[in-house]
Amino acid sequence: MANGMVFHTQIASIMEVLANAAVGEICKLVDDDYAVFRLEMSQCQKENRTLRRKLQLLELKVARERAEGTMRERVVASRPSSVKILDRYRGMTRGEGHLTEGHKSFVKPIKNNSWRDDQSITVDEGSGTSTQHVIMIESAEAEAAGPGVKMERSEGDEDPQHSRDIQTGAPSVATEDPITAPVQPRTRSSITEVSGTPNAVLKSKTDTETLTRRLLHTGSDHRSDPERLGCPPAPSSEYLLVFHQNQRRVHSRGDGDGDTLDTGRDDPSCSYATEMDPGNMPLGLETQTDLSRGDWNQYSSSVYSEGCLDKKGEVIIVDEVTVKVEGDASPTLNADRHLGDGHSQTRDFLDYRESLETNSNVVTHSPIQFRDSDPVSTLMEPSDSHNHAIFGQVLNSNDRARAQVQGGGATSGNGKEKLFLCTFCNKGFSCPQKVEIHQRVHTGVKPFSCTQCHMRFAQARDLKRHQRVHTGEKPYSCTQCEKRFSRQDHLKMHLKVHTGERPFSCTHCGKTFSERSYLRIHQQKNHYTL
DNA sequence: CTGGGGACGGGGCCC
DNA sequence: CGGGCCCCGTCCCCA
Repeated sequence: MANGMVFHTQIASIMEVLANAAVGEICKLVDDDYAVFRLEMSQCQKENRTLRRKLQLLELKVARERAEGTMRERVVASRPSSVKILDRYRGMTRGEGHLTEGHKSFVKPIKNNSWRDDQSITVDEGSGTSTQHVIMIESAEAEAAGPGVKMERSEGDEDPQHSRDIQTGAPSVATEDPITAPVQPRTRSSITEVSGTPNAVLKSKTDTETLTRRLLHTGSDHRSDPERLGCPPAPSSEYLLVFHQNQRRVHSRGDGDGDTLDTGRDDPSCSYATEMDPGNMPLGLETQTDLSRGDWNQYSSSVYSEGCLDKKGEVIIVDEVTVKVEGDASPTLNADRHLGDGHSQTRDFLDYRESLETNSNVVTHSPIQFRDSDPVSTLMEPSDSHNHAIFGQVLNSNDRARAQVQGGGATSGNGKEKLFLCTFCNKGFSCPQKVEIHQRVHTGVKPFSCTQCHMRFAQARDLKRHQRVHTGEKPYSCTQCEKRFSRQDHLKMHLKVHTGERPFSCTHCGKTFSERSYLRIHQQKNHYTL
């Protein structure tokens, strides 16, 4: 009995050992097979990733070249943050990190997780590796059995099916606003949206955002501003070109405030709102500061009511320049006027102001100051056919500048009420006819032509005076000598030769001259210090 | 020969 | 319409 018992026990132990050995073998086989299977899966995944990586690389290359092109280069040079935003958004929208986590849970959770995070960080900081990042997402999508499957919740959960169930049951909050995406990085909503979004859509969105940001931030190339494009382009860009040159030449400050100025300039609405400010009008000379606000408001409203003027752009800049000129150069003008000084700077300023004035005139064409006369007839005068005459005047004389100073505003002068104001310089006149004649200064209209030469004149008296050149008539004779003159003012000037009158003296050397122009030339040649 | 200054003619424009 | 002023350009003289 005892032997039987011992034998039975031995057999049982043997059987147990054998069973354990069999279990071990089976487990080993299973483990080996599983390892092999996992290895094969990993290899397949790797190959798949590699292929998709290549594909995405090509796609991104093409897309970037097409959508961003040279603009990206410019933005990179000026505002690298724009590029960053684009890359960041692209990474976010493509499920940066989150989808890869899902991928991790399916294959190798821990290792892949850390690796994917690294990838995400790399992508976020630089655009160069964004393609890699994208590839990972695409792989995750394929492995997650189609778009819309979110894996981020499966972190720590190794059951893909479980993860899939969770994702499908969870409502996806799509955030389609590309701008908000960077603000809320690594949100599931963005991933959800992107995972099922074609690349083309994504690219278009990101590119649009980038373009918008570029326009907003750079402030350059305002002519391409869509809002600005809403208005028809200036029919004659020559005005604008010429004026810009003057602008740059005259006031060379605008360096420090370039940003703000540019911003304001680029904003059409803001520019219009401030440009027609009466206090900033191009005629801001001291003699014209007595304008009634009502008139200027009327002026402004008239400009606005005309709708989209062709020259709004010029108007903007004109006003901006005017503000600067008033602050910088007015003292020079006053000194010149009062002391008889004639520095070239002053002349530059006068010429500048002249050009500015003329340009603004051409630009605005506002008839509002005419209360009795027909505004249209007046405005039709400065047509394109007169542009040359206008610029000829600009280059020629300081007369308009002088007229600006001497003329004054509506209430200046001899006390006579001047209800008729010049549209261009706001100078007041007692009757519409005088306004019309005066405005020829601005428009360049010269209706009186000489029959014996090509000369044309704005006033009939000028033509009559000129015709003495042809007739040789010299009704004014000098009482001190035999000389005769066709004009009385010339005779008066000549009389200074006999009287020795030299009323104009140089403030630097004390030298005296009989004419102001002599003094000016003298100072330009010998005392050109300013 | 050159540059400064005077004389003069002419245009623009305001009063 | 004339007076007047300003400016510019040209010619001439002279140191």
